[in-house]
Amino acid sequence: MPSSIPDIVISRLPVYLRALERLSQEGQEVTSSHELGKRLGISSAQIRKDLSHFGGFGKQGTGYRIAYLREQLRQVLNVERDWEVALIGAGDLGNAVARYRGFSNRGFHIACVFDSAPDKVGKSIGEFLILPLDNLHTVITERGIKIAMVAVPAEAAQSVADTLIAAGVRAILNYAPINLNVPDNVHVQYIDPVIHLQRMTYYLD
Amino acid sequence: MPSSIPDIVISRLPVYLRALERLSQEGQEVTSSHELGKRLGISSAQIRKDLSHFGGFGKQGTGYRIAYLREQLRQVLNVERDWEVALIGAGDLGNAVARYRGFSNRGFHIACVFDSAPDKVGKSIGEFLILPLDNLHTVITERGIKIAMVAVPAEAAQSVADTLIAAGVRAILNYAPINLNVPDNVHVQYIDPVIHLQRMTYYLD
DNA sequence: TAGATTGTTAATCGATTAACAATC
DNA sequence: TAGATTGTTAATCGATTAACAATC
Repeated sequence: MPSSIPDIVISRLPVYLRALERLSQEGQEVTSSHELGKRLGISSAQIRKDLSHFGGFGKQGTGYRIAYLREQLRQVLNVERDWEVALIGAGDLGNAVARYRGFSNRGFHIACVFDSAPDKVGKSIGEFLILPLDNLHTVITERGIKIAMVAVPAEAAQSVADTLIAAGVRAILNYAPINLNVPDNVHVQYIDPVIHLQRMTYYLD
Repeated sequence: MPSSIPDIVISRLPVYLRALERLSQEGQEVTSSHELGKRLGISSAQIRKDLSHFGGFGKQGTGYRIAYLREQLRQVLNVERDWEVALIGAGDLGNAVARYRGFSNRGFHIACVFDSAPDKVGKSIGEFLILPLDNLHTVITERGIKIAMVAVPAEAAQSVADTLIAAGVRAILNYAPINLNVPDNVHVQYIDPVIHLQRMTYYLD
């Protein structure tokens, strides 16, 4: 039986996990679907329903033990291990991503950085040596890297994605402002700040 | 009658707009719901349905004139004008956002940058002078700024959001890894790369 | 015990898809 | 004309919510 759990449920779990980590950090030990829902602007029923796809993590009358639920969600999401992530593009955007401090302790770390520009190759971003795109296939295959972040210009993104997929990458976080066409077994997520801004201006006068 | 158009429809329009701008850049003048859907991985029926909420933009038999549809979507999304955006936070993340070249020509530009750290205030990020948080209310009120991007640590984000809202901001793009509680008339969008990565690891082995 | 909260079922609500007449 | 594609209606599908028995 292939996972029959709706995509949209999976997409909410990381948000729950983040909230639990925050609560935990604030020193709280137990929470309820009601409290969590209030924090997240989601109904308590939806939270209980989502969680119930994976088992009964709570106790009637008392709610959820935060540490326990957090561990369970980490397992479900497959982020108990630490994933190596390749970063493609060492321009302004790639630089920012490479320097971002928020990956550690949440299941990810950057393993290598690539760029096509000969004048960038050999230089460093922080702790990372910039490698030439020609090495991409070899490095990614040898290290068995499955996740990549794409921070190249829109024009180059599809071709970079194709190369990544050929090298075995199965998950792409795309910062380039363009839609990628990928096979069914490859997952793509998009980050484009302008898209997010444009989703709000509709409601402004 | 208040807008009865579903949120989820609005959220797809910027993606359509981006695709149209790309097609236009590639020199194409006409497209169809079928072609657009194939590019975006969306059914043609959904695209036609979404667009039909706002009027008939196409022609039977021939499809949509790209330049025309693009203009119409810009009008619908309210991005024909250029919006001033305030940026709060001049750390690593704020720096990256301030230097991001992707805002121009898509309806937005950064108007001012704030930080609470006294040693940062008065310095510059690129073309922007960093202003003290104490000036936030005054500057935002006087300039009538309605949109802000928050790039401060998680601990500070809620309080910054409250201040922004008190100053009249109605749309917040939040880069801090935390959920914000805001009134109903304020819109929030979130960018947290780790959330996006965690949405994909579930599907990896 | 009384109060609280879960997990789950059934009902409701809303979104997507299929299909096709209209028409370019 | 014949072929293509829209805009829209109705059917399907799926997600959210309400409600409550179970139970801590």
